[in-house]
Amino acid sequence: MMSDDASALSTAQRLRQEIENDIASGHLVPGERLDEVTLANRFHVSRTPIREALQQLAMAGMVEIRPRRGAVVASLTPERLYEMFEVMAELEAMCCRLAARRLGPSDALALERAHRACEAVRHDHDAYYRANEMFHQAIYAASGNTFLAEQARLLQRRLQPYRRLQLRVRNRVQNSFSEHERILAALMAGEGEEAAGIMRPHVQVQGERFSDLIASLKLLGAA
Amino acid sequence: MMSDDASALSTAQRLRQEIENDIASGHLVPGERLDEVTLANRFHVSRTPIREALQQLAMAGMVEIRPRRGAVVASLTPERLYEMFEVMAELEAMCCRLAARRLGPSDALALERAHRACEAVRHDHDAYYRANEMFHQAIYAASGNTFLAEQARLLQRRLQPYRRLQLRVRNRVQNSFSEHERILAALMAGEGEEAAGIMRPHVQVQGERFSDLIASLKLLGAA
DNA sequence: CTCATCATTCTTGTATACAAGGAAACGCTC
DNA sequence: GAGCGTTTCCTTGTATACAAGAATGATGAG
Repeated sequence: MMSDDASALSTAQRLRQEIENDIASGHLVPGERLDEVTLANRFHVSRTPIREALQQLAMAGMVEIRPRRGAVVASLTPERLYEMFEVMAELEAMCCRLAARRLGPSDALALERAHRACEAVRHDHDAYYRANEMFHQAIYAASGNTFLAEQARLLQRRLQPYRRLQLRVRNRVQNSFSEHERILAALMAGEGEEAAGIMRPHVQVQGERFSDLIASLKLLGAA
Repeated sequence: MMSDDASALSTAQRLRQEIENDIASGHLVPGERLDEVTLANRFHVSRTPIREALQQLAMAGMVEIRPRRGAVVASLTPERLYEMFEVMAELEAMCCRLAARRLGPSDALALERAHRACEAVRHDHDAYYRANEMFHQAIYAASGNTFLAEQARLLQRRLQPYRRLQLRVRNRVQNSFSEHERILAALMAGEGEEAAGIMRPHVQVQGERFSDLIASLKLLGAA
């Protein structure tokens, strides 16, 4: 019944990860109801650990628990989404600044490898999305601040369903890739402010990109 | 719109807040064991909602749950503490930048009031600590980014037990207050970068202040 | 035909019972 | 007397039973 790798994870934590994956991947859409009994049956456990997992997800901001009325996948208003991207942009810019100062040989290697992986799949949206995620994570790690890296990773995950939609826009992948290139060059040169300055608008959703995002949001809401 | 209204709180959430307060206030010290039965008795509930509250606290990073071995108040290593202060400094700097751009009349009023409240109690460490907290929160709110404000508030709370110790250092309150003054002036003048530049070292724990913090940490650990 | 009110049903919230993994204490051997 | 294995007890993890608040559907009045 237990998977083998349950090394240091409680059941509730495993369940949280599973449900979290379903939310991040878009299998569970914002606003969708999370019935305790249904989930319990699906994972072959009782409601107790399911409830514990839901409480965790509520703290992570991925679900909303309305007392006595059940849990739903959290849905973000356009305003809040904008705010979250604004913070994400700043966190990633901070990663750049720190990474430029603290970059070690292994970090540099990992960055280059991640970048080349992006290049290899730049004609496949979905594959690029995953490679892109890895590239950004390589920068988080290179910051040398594990707490910052964790926070960035958390927010990245929370924005995943929305960020994914963004890359669908025409030419976005191409632009994304060339921005990566400039960021990478700046990091290698130790130009932290330069890298941060490119990263900020790379992440932040502004102007027409914001309109595009809202448009896809409405599509999502209609489903 | 989504303010933490007490009317819509589940029991588990209320319990989380109570325990959280005990941790933030130092009533529960890092490393201390959190026995489910003891807590259940204390709050006159069963273990079920207590466990849910503990899961929430684990996600918030305030307690650590070791499977089958119970929950303890999370204790931070000096390295991690340094990292968290580094991120906190950047979040608050970001608040400054945004606040300077977006400052409304009511925000300005709240800021000045909070600053005067600090002045009034600057000879009482504990009172100053609370007033100081309010001043910083006024800046978070003035950023106009509610998500950022929430994140900053969260991290502030998490660092509270350690931040509190810091003000004990000789002259720190006096320095803190004059830094506030300069930050306030910069914000009022719309000089976001200026305000951010003062805020960063105001928050970050570096050099001898870091050593001081580690020293108090050891004292805490000895207790 | 529409709306309001009440009964029914379904879901959540909480307590409790039981199972099972650690911790600790005891005794045993060397 | 010290170290190790065993046994006991204590704590956590999970399921289930029951209570109580929403949602839903039915029934009747306007």
